[in-house]
Amino acid sequence: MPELPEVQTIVTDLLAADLTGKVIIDADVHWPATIATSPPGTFRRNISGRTIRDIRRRAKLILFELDNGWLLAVHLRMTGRFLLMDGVQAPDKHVHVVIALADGRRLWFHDTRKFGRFYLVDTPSVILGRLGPEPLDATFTAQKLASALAGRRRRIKPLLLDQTFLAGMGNIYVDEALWAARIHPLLPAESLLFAEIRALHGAIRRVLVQGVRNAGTTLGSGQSNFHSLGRTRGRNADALKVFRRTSQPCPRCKAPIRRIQVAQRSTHVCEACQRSDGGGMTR
DNA sequence: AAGAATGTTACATG
DNA sequence: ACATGTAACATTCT
Repeated sequence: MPELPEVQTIVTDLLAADLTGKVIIDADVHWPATIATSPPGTFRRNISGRTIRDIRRRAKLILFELDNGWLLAVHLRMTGRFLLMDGVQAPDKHVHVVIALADGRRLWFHDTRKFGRFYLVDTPSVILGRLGPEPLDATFTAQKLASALAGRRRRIKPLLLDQTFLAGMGNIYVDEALWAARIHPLLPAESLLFAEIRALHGAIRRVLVQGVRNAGTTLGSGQSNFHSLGRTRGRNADALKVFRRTSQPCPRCKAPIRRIQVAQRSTHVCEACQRSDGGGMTR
């Protein structure tokens, strides 16, 4: 479930927990499929003894840069979480990887649905090579978005969700950005006017920055919903304008928010102010 | 208590 | 090559 703001929040918290410079002395894998790149025994051998040089985010991946040039990239998928444990508590049934540090702490990877994946590679491009641009990079301009959109006949929402087109957006922030830019999710990407692309570019950046500022979006109260390190909840849910607000009034025009299906994903839209016909403009 | 869930990918089909 | 749809992964949440 985590998208760019949630992953960024976790990275920030991992850095604040002072994990850089720490030595990994062991890794215990309880669900082999979590390790995507090798059998668990190979993973354990390859990561034991390594020092964590830095922790970064790219797209929705948490990147642990290791001292020998290898990279551990972790994708949380829907329900992955990290917990940093001090003592010797026994991991619960949803903890699939335990990383033991030389300072006595343990980093637990907790993942109820077991979709999360660890990629341990000596060639980072294998994992990072196909990703699209980072939406918060200074180099991602409205002009760049416009050229990328040109000639694309797909509908705008699935294109924004495509990580090879743009990195880090997910269902929440795409719905929020399209609402903010008054663009209907079903519009063909190539049909957007430049004024709309400029609005979309600004909206994408604003919703993501706000999500980061609010330390991510935690919906509901289930333990599988997003949490940063440990039990830390995000504060962004109250800032959402349309996501999971079906039937509630649009904050702009008071028409009820509708839930529709777009590319098999539930999609929240104000049919009154997110026009699918261009509002009479040539398109 | 059935359907949905913040994600990705492989495969089939057009 | 591009685009769309379905299924799969596995379990919990509403």
